[in-house]
Amino acid sequence: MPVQFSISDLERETGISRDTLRIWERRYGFPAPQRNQRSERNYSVEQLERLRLIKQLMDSGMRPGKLAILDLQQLSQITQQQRETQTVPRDVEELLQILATGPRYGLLARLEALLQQQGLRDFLIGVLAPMNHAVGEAWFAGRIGVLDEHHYAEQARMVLLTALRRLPQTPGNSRALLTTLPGEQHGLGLLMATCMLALEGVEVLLLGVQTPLEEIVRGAIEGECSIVGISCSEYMNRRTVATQLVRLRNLLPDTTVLWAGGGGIKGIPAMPTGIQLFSSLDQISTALQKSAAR
Amino acid sequence: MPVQFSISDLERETGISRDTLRIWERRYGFPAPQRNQRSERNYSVEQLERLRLIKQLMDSGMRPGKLAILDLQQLSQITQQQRETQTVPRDVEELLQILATGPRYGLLARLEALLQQQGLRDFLIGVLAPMNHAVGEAWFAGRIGVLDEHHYAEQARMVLLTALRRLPQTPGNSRALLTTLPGEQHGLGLLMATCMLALEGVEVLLLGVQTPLEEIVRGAIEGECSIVGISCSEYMNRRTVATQLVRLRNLLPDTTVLWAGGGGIKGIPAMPTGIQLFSSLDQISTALQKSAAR
DNA sequence: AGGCATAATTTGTCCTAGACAAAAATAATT
DNA sequence: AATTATTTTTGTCTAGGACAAATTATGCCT
Repeated sequence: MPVQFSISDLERETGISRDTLRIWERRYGFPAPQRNQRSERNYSVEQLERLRLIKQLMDSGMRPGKLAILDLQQLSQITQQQRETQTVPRDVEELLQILATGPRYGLLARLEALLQQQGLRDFLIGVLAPMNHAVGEAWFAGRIGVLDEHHYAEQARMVLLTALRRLPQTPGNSRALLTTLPGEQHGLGLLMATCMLALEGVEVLLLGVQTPLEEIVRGAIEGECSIVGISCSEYMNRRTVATQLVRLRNLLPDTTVLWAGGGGIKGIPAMPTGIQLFSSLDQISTALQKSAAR
Repeated sequence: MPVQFSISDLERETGISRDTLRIWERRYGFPAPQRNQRSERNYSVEQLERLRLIKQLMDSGMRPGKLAILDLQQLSQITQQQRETQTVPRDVEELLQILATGPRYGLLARLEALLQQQGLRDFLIGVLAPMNHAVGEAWFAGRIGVLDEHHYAEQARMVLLTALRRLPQTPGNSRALLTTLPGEQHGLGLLMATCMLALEGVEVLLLGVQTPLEEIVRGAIEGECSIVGISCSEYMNRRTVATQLVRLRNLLPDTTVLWAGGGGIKGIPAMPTGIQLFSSLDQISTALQKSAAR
């Protein structure tokens, strides 16, 4: 029984817009779905899988025109090659194992043990950051489900919030506002950044995900925050992120620093001055020390 | 300087698709945005506001054809009428005051004091539940912004998670899986329900927001959960909620109980047997005691 | 008057095919 | 080798038409 997907389904599942899917079909001849009586597109599981792979490879900088020609085998070969170049820490591998096979209730305990063992800073940089990436990839490859992804996020959130409340609440020397752009669903990176900043004694005004730009500006001004931090996950569209960051920069007062980090800023082209991109968490510490020295 | 929005912006901000926006313009003459040199639509802030109101009213069952004719005044008048005149507890009023006027960093302390004073159960029922409603309403009326709403949610989340971890971790007699439906953004109600269940000694598998139905089912089966709980905020479309709940019920094994609660289930018509709707948090306790007695 | 089948209307999603600017790659120049 | 100009690639927007699913109105029977 062949399962078929509508163009809406594909948009949701792959993150590629309808418009783009249609124009790829026109230009590259892929994906060329079957049509129903109403001449609507009906995509197959194979096409979905192939598009998932293409999207993943695009996020690491490749171009759709080249990828659309390749078949499933060639695509997964490239993916394989890419994956082999990066080493996954042993702890992360173990966590993934727990996530994929259970027992479900053991994840929290393992996370807490690792936190205890490594300390918050190393835990964030050495465990959670690579784990986030690995979880996203495992989901993409179909090795785990949305369910497992959510479960991981929730447990990690819990561990971090607990750790955060344990930190000494010193009246900070500076203040930061942290949130995500409209459209961004993932809030875990936000919490991780909050922890990094709190470790450096910065007072954090944590807003959840998806704050409208105007409200970010209001919050920064009213809360007298010298730093505005934006977390972008890998699932976000690069161009949207870039455009919105520039717009935010223009709306913010010149005295406010704008920082952006997370998997979603990889592959973003040059940013105008006044927007600082962080490709890893530990850059936060050094940036803070620099700005404190000034 | 008039701020202008593209059709993509509007899709993101209002949740109304491009296609729908364009066809409303064709059919009802609203919204009729200005065009730039490239004859692309440029929407004004007024149009955005009006569409936001329309979306809200649609979610409570009204039809776009009727609403699109009305101007901003008429729309807000209907909204006004819809709003029930109800008494707000004094604590909630005070919290709203803090939220609206600051100091921003005082909210957490006040929430914690109330929790300490009233105990978790009464805090949930007497403070957070009415506060959630009041915050939503205050935002709708323009008395507070998205910023304040997010700030409140984040602080409340922090208080609850801390409280949750303080509860004795008894090996529960039964297990529940808690999440929201796809499309639902608000996760605070979820955390509140988790607390209520944990108070009754139920082991909770907390997944964040927006879990696909199939994944909910898988989680319930794999995690051997006898209860599946769904939280629906007032911002959700009633019809969508009803349809999805029924679909979920059909996918779940008969032995699993399906519970739904939150502001979003008010006004939902009769549900088939096997779906239990909770209009307030304390119904959770009684329902649990009933099912335990069996 | 209430229940129910049928017709009319409303509504959202999908379609084709063309246009064009922004980004990226390539070529040409200093 | 670094800049600048040109070409190619790519995604988003436009228009108006079509149609099914959902909703409301209508007629008919009990």
